[in-house]
Amino acid sequence: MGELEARTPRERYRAQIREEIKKHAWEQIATAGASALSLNAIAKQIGMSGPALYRYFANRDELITELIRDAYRSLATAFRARAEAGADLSDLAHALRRWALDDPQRYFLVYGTPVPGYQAPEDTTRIASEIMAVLLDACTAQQTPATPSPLQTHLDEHRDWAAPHPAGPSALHRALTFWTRLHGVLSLELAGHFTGMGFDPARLYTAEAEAIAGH
Amino acid sequence: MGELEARTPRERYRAQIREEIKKHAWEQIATAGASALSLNAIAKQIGMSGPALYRYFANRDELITELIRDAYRSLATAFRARAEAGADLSDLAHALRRWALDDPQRYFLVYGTPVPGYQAPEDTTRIASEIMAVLLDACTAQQTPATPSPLQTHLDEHRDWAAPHPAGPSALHRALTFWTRLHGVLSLELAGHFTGMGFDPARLYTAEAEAIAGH
DNA sequence: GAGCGTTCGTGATAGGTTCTAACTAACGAC
DNA sequence: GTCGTTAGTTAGAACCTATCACGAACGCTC
Repeated sequence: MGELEARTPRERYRAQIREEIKKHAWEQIATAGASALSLNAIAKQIGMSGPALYRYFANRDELITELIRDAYRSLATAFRARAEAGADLSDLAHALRRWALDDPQRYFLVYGTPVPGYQAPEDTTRIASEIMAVLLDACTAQQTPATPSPLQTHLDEHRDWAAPHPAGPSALHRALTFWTRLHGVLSLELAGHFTGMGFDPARLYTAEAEAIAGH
Repeated sequence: MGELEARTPRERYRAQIREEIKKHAWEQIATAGASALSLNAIAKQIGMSGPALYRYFANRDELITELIRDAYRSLATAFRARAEAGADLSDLAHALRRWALDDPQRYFLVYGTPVPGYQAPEDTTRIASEIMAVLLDACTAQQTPATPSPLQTHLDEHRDWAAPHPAGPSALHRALTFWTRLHGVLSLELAGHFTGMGFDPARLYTAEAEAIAGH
């Protein structure tokens, strides 16, 4: 991650400190969640005092935005890698699950409860559509049924989000279903809503993944 | 909501102030989210100064817990009312959506990103299983297939969460699917992940609801 | 109605946060 | 070697949660 090709020594040093700040920020987030992230505490861990950190990030929001960007990039990279290795929809589903379980708070940073005032930068929406492109590729690999459903024609008529991708109506629908259904199981599992219920969330997830890939 | 049957005038007054505090808390949450909730600001809105509020709620967590409890109760009440009016699965799905759109932050308070340290009180899990009971009732109303899938037998073997309910394996599966799939669409919509994509989230939601009810 | 214990609201205070301002010290280009 | 840019410091404003000690009001009992 990050901008490693820095010309001047000053820029190289700056980029290095920024990475160290983000490293400690991730550790804090992983243990206490994004809302408990303290710039003050990070600065002390690094070894510098409070306000010095504001030389590197204008404010708390900018740091969190950068972390969200990194999280998005990390998912996009994982997805692209699996796709290039010839993954089908089921493989992508399990790659998503592994990525989420690897750091639940990172998942929530991207797909969790949004801060009401927060507006995602254009940057992240671009990465999101890149992820969607990989997904649409995998969906077009499946066979398509003859006549599209009313919902599928609706999606085909409002396909701004799929932009230049040549996916058909049923592929659009499948991609969306992939996203929503897997997010449904995953987010409830990570939020702990299945704890104490007894069954194995992985089996439920796999069943949903195979239902999407098969149908 | 709340304990209105208070004996002494003191208790009645106390309950009244608690309700007023919660009212202002909901307004703050609706506009700025739960993380921005400020006990200080609420106290000033009520007309009393800072620490006085701690006579009514031990701390921030207790207030939020109380709000979560109320949110759960509100959903359970809405669900039970629809069920007693003879609602089927599709009706319950739309009741859920209306409840969520009515106050998105209330939905996130229950089903959104959890605070890592937070442990839900036994109380709320009881209400959750009450909601699940209504759902299982609606699921058993459908017809059941002959041979259960491997997942369905797994769910039937780990049916602690369904406790005393006589739902069969396929009903257990259907209830879980109802929950996860609708939450998937709903939470992504409320979090704003569909904004700018062009299509109508309501149609996607309805399609999922009917797929669950029909199958 | 008078006394008295409980409860309520207050201001003061401790310790935490984000973030700004002013100043100093170090770095690096010329 | 000079000098502008940048990094880090301390001080401080404006918030926040939460505790404590005090005075005042309430309402139950006698």
